[in-house]
Amino acid sequence: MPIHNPDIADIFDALADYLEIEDENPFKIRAYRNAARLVRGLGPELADMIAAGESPTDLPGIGKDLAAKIAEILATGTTRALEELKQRIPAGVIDMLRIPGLGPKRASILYRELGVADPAALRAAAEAGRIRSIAGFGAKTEQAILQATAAAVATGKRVGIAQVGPRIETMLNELRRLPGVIRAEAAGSYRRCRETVGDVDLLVAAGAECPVMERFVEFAAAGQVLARGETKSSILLANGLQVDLRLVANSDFGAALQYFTGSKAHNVRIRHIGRRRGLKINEYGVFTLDARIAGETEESVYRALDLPWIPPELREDRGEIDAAAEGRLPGELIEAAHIQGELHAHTDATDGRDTLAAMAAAARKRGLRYLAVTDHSQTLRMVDGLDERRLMEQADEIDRLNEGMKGFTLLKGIEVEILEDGSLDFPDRVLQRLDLVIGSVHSRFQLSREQQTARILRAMDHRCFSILGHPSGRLIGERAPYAVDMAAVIRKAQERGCFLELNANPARLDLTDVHCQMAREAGVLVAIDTDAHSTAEFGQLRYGVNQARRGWLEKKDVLNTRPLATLKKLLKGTMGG
DNA sequence: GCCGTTTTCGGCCCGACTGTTTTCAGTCG
Repeated sequence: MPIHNPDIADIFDALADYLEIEDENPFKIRAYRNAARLVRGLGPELADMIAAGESPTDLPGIGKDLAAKIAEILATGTTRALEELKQRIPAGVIDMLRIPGLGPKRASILYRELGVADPAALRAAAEAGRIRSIAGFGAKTEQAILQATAAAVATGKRVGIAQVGPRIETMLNELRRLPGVIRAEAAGSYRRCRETVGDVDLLVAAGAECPVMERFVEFAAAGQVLARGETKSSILLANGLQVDLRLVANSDFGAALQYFTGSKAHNVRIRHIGRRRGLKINEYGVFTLDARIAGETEESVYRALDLPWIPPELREDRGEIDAAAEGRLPGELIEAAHIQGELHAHTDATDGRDTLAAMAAAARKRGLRYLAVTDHSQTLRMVDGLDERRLMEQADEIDRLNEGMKGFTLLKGIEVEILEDGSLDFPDRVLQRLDLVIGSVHSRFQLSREQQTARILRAMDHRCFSILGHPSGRLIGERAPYAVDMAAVIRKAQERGCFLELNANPARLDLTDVHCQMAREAGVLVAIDTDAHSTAEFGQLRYGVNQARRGWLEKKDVLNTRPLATLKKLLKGTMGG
């Protein structure tokens, strides 16, 4: 069973969890957490890197000990250190750490004093009134544990960014309307445009008499107020989403925005750079021993470290700080306005909701210059996939519609099934009559990594193959990506001159940010596609653009920023001619 | 456990809020 980076990352995180319970040196624990995060965000597989003779100790934060543990995990699937910890501490105690308000210290005390070894036992102990008997615990803590264990099922889960977006924007707009409010912005992972958010951080600058906190806690009417202070309050909305609000001075807004936007890892490095220069950086500004030298704007905070402003989407400590220092930040991150056309859309001929003409009109109305119609192919029976005859009828209709339109062009395409053996669902003879071919996997997700990779690589080797659709097949929070060697897929795209899709559907966002970065480094263009199944879904483009920005993609890295003539040339290169 | 323009030891980001305290520990972000 080959070991992949996420497996190694999980083991390092588990080690950190257990060491917290053991009250180990917090910096040692942080070293494991950092390593977990680093390995999880690593593009290439550690196993491949080591096989190629590279040493993990070249990675920042991996020293001799962690390198040895990586080798041990690759060889045995685990590490003795973790197995020994598991002998000493029941796994249920680790689960208790996930309960809000319970950290390692208290979980450990509860385990030692009451023998409580999992969340269910903890709840029973709270119900029996046994928690308050322990020194340092009181009735309120017991009550909090009861509430937390009751809510634990419903909360604590990250939700898709598209599900929280509208609610947050409404909240911000209401706060902005309050008399005395100067600014109100969302920070945190929401501002960094992550795929999912765990909670939302809002920042507000307001005059002294402004009733911000009073208004804010009213949003919790159907939920719960978790904390209510002078400068910070936390609420739980009825749907389980936690929202924190921080009231900051307008003169500190930039420092606060930088601080609370994170990521944590990015900020730790930023503050580290500051310390080396004798500067203290916190949410109130950048300070020398005796003066504040920055903080009004985010730009001023970065400038104090001789860095250019770094876009929030890049702040994940994945090389952006070094890139900023060396003037290598992406020059023109992709924006929605750069997108010239849509290359993946469905009509009511298969599982789309709207007609070809309606889809064309809607795309045109959004200012797009071209739209590729890519319905499903025959083997996908469930959605009435097109056979050759219906595909050619659709092509004829496209020709008719194109005649009547100026400044907008429909392209003939197909989202063709990649069959289990890697062949495509139509013969070359049929595919060659189209402008582009998107190949996608919609079946046999459970193939082994070797089989799945071979299947996809074989499909990409096909004479007519333009774009690999939703390359990992994942549905965020619902379906794991199928096992596939994405580094090999990217190499193949580079070799064949074909393209990878970044599916903008917020439930997919497939490619991931890390794989976008790898594609960019390999010089493989990415197509940001909405995969629209109705006219309204063209609006999901922004989620794809956000994801692409997280993957460092610039205008030049994205296929469908090209004007039609250039695009046609690029597509032709993938169609056997 | 990692790291080094303070380099093989001694640091490692830092502040707010809560609860149970009577000056602070634990948790969170």
